[in-house]
Amino acid sequence: MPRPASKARQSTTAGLARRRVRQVYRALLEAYGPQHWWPGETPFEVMVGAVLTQNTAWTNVEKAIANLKAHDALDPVAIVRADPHRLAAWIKPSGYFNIKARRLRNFCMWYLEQGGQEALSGWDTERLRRGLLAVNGIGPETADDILLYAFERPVFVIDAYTRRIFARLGLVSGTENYEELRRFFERAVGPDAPVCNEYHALIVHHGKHACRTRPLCAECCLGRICPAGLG
DNA sequence: TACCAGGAGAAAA
DNA sequence: TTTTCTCATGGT
Repeated sequence: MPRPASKARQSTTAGLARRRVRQVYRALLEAYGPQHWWPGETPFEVMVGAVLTQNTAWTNVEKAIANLKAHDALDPVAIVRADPHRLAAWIKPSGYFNIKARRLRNFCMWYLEQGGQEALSGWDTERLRRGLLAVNGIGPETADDILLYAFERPVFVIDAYTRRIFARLGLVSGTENYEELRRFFERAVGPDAPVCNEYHALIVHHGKHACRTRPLCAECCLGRICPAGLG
């Protein structure tokens, strides 16, 4: 029977993994430069984009947001008051339009009930996260997108790219639940909102480009960091 | 034509 | 509790 790893060894391994996470950040930043996320003009636009981008390419979300703007509907009151079928038609390019129309309306109802941006900005991060997660249609990733990019809170967003890239690098197993991964990354980068912002944007950029064209880490900017995590 | 994308929730097992 | 299914458009 294999001997369980000692606490000291586990701690060393975890510490090494966290150092690797910081190295990956520096490598991605060096390779791609600042990404200037989130591509939204106002915090509310960021929140709408966070819902619409669920399992959807951002180019499709841009079209949906442009439609909302064209109908003066990029506003919580306008969204709540809009006819559900019209709202769904406006956001149609983003896919899942019936479900997303409902989710957007649920979110806007909550947003207005709590007093809007000014009131919510006064909430602490955990209270905000719990509130967001209580809205039907806002899951952990969407909540953290909103916390980070609309409220500038130091939270690390875990998405499919993060799981895929860091599992490939051998720094996570890929089977951890959302909260476990979030805590791991937040411990690695520290409570630093600008770094969390940039890091997530860089991961998405890397996932979209390098990982698709070069499936082996050895062939991209991360190969020299985690040579053990190839392919 | 088939696959994937900046998920989440409901239903089934 | 965990796994599977459903929602849907647009680009490659």
